[in-house]
Amino acid sequence: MRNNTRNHNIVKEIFENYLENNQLRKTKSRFSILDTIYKLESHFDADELFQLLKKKSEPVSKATIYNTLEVLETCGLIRKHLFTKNHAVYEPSYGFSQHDHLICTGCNKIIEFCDPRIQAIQTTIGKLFNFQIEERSLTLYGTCIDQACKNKHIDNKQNK
Amino acid sequence: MRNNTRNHNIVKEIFENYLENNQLRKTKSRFSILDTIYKLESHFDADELFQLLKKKSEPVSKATIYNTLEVLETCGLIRKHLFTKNHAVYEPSYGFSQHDHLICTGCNKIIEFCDPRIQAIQTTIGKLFNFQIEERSLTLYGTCIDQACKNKHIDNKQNK
DNA sequence: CTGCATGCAAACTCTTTGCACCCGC
DNA sequence: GCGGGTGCAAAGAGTTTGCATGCAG
Repeated sequence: MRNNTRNHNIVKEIFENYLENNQLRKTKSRFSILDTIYKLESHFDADELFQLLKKKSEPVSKATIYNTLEVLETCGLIRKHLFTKNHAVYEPSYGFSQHDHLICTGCNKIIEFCDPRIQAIQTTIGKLFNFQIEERSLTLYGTCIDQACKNKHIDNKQNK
Repeated sequence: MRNNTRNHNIVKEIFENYLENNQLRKTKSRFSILDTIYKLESHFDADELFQLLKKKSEPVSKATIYNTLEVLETCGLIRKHLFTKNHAVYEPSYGFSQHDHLICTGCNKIIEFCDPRIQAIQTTIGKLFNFQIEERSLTLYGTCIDQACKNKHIDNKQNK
């Protein structure tokens, strides 16, 4: 359940407050971007966002896309992932429970999962090394059972 | 204890066998690269490797570096990490126990850690989604207590 | 001597930057 | 109107690729 009007409004409010408190301007582009992101069902990258906005006739330049994504990441409304090289993938993060990712190396499908034990590990390691842990990234890679997967359970270490 | 002559020899043998079995040539460059990597104490990137080889008067072009890193990754002798954007970091993987990473967002220090619970999570999630899990990446980000750290326990979500 | 491996430089991709113009405050 | 935000295009970094030459088998 990735979509939800109430969250959408709360998120907009959080963003507005953040912009105000940091002397950043409430521009049309910034809200177009936030809106588009929070209507998405899944992960997205900068270019998809660019294309979507163009299609909606609210075009925004790449420079602004990246600028806004950075602002949104800083205020915690989106999360950035580096699953594959040279290609950042983002996802909305407000109202979605913290989770990690399972990725099929065959078809690149991204599955989200939760396991409370991860939090325990995070706490243990933070204490052990006297670190204040701010973020984690846990990603499992494997092959899925999808019929359409190019790489059905066949061992193939290549295309990751 | 990241260094060890016995491992060094075994690794060389594994690599030779791999090359033979895959009709790949045993070139001087490939062995220079493997040697250099397995003499390193820590993580490295393509450019560091390039510089090291140049300094040792066994220069190898970037193209060959990347080519060989890919071969080594495929045969499981090194592991590739994407801790930060647009910048792959590698580490030798034979003879070093499986571990995960803790990274300081202030000074980029990389610390290795082990926690057996991660393996359990991996197994659970694999069963749950019927995935054959081949690899995982767990990285925790935070701020360290190093005196020299540019970012001593001060909240700073920026430079990741 | 055959053809994979290498070196070089150019191409590529994603992202960032410089600068003139625009618009929120 | 001031100063940050935007769009555009060009620059940048890391990595990949094309092609001629070199060397392993």
